[in-house]
Amino acid sequence: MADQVITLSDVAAAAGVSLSTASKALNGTDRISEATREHVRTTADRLGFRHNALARSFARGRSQTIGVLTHRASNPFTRVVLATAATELGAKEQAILLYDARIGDRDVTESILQLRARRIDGVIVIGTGTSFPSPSLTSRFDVPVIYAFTFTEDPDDVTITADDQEIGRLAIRHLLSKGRRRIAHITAEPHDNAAQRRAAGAEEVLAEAGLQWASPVRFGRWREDWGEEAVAELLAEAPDVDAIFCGSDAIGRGAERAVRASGRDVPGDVALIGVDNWEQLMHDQRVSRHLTTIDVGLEEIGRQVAAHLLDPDPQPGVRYVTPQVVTAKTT
Amino acid sequence: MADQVITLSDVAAAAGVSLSTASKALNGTDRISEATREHVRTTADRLGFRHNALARSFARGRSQTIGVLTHRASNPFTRVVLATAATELGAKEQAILLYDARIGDRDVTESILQLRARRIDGVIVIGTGTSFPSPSLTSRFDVPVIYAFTFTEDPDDVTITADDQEIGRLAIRHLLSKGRRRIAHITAEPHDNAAQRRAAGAEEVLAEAGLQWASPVRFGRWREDWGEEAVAELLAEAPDVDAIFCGSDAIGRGAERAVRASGRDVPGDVALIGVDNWEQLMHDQRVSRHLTTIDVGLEEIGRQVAAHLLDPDPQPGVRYVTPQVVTAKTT
DNA sequence: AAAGGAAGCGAAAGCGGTTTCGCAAATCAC
DNA sequence: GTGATTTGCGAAACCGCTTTCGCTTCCTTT
Repeated sequence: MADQVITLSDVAAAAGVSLSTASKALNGTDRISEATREHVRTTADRLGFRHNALARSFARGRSQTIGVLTHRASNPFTRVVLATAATELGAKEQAILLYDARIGDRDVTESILQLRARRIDGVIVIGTGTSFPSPSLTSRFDVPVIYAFTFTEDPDDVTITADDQEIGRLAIRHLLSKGRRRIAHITAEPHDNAAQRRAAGAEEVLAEAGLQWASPVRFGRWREDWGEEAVAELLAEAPDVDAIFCGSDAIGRGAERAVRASGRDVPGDVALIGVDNWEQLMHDQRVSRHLTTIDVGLEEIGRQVAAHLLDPDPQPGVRYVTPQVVTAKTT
Repeated sequence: MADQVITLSDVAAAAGVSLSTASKALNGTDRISEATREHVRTTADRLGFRHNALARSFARGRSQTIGVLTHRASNPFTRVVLATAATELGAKEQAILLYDARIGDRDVTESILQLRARRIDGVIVIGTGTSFPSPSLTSRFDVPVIYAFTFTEDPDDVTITADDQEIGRLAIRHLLSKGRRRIAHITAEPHDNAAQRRAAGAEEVLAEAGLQWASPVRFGRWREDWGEEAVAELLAEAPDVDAIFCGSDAIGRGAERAVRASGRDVPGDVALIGVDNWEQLMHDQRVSRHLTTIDVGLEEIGRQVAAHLLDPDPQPGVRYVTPQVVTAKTT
């Protein structure tokens, strides 16, 4: 497949103009007569010329590459954001260079130097969306830095993340709209940022409706078996509960099993709503849903990250992606 | 921040040697006295020199970038392979440039030209692991091309994919080892390659054990509701079935619900095993499992892809990644 | 002691473009 | 019709590094 790769000087020669003229003609820069420009263009096309992107980037000092810093690239949420952003960026000829904190033995400073040496055009920091703020690295780069699915200490950083509070609100509003009034909440670790905010949003709507939790919020883990365990306790304590807002779909799955095991019908006796849209994350195709859930908008985060990165000057600050209720069979 | 970026000639000047000597000293190429080499190195360190990776790649004609061609990057399996490969490659300073067939409006030929123009160092083609072979693109590049989670028409292509037949074997062996004998199989579309091969592997082991399916294999869709539906039929037809091999975890989830709904205990009356290791794909942490499943080794595929790409000359042919049984509560 | 080979280093070319700058021709102002 | 601009293009510098090539030294051989 060694078809001779043709260079800009080939084009220039064939068109009978100088190398610089050819460059300017194809780039649309500088003053070139429309005739010449067109002539160069057609000869370039005829010869099947394509820029040597590498040399080109080099001459321009831009690598057409975005650095990505993750805490744990194998985290499934991280993966979604990563894959979506990579897809969008790829469509714009931007490559990504991923440094995963878990794999690399280099520390962050080393990664930063490495990325700078590579003359990357921008940086994405992808967090796990749950607990700790990411340290702000913005000032250590001279290119745009965008934080995805996390937050930082610096309010001026460009951040795109999930709206956990709104997730909580949506969940409760949805359950209320289905006529449920005796609602409980099972979620993860009490110190988890996402868990806290989802609970807070939920309580807000509950209070607005003049209601209270049917039973105190149960904090535990992001795990299926916790859902099962917590529901067992819950039903013992508040047997008349008619809806459970589960902090994640995994918890929701466990919860559903426990509810059914108690002889109750879902959603007849107890409605269930989760968070994550696990099924779509796993299947992508338009499958028929089982568990009603809230999509936190990970793909949208990935898309917006890519868009902001290509934007010459993105507005600083936190941008929350709006979550969506995905109705299925459990409510 | 804007600390003056120092170049190789700065180092050379500071070390009192020529630019070329400095280059050779730092690269370990050519004959340079150990003294000079060391001297250059220390001055480079002292000055905090880092190669301009872009210029460097350019001079070497290698972009430190791997092209990735996907059919559908939003497919969750694709994502796992992609993210894992990207992580491994990132650790080796290789960026990835992703062209997703679904997003890009360019056709494959255009993508290929684009990638070649960018002087990529290698190509990964990621398939969906299920149905059709990927067209062989190897001859259209002059760099290594590796196919992941798919197969091609050309047996000499370097391919790394799941061992669906072995998955089927493992599933049945596992069920047999648990003392099950009346085994059924619920899986996806009959023309789906993965579904076929999993079924074939399963039947092989079944036959070796002198057994037959407790009921004919039920082909349907890769969906949770299909699992539910199929189990209902199955139990009506073969009420004494004591194990079900589900073609995927999604099917398995639906199946479990239907089994329990019939009043049977899992795994007491009916054991269930799925495929995909959905829970790990979703959670990554070492969670307690619920559904017994078979991990097809997507991450391993990603790792091997990266390794083969960096390997100067990988052996041609198909390489199957060994699946693993992940035992949990349903068997 | 002369010849041959190896070691060590620098000059210079080259990679494939972009961009500055200067010059000549064409256009404009009056 | 003359001077002042503008327009169009090419020569050359440049980006930062790698690599070839050739020139010295210095060490072996015999």
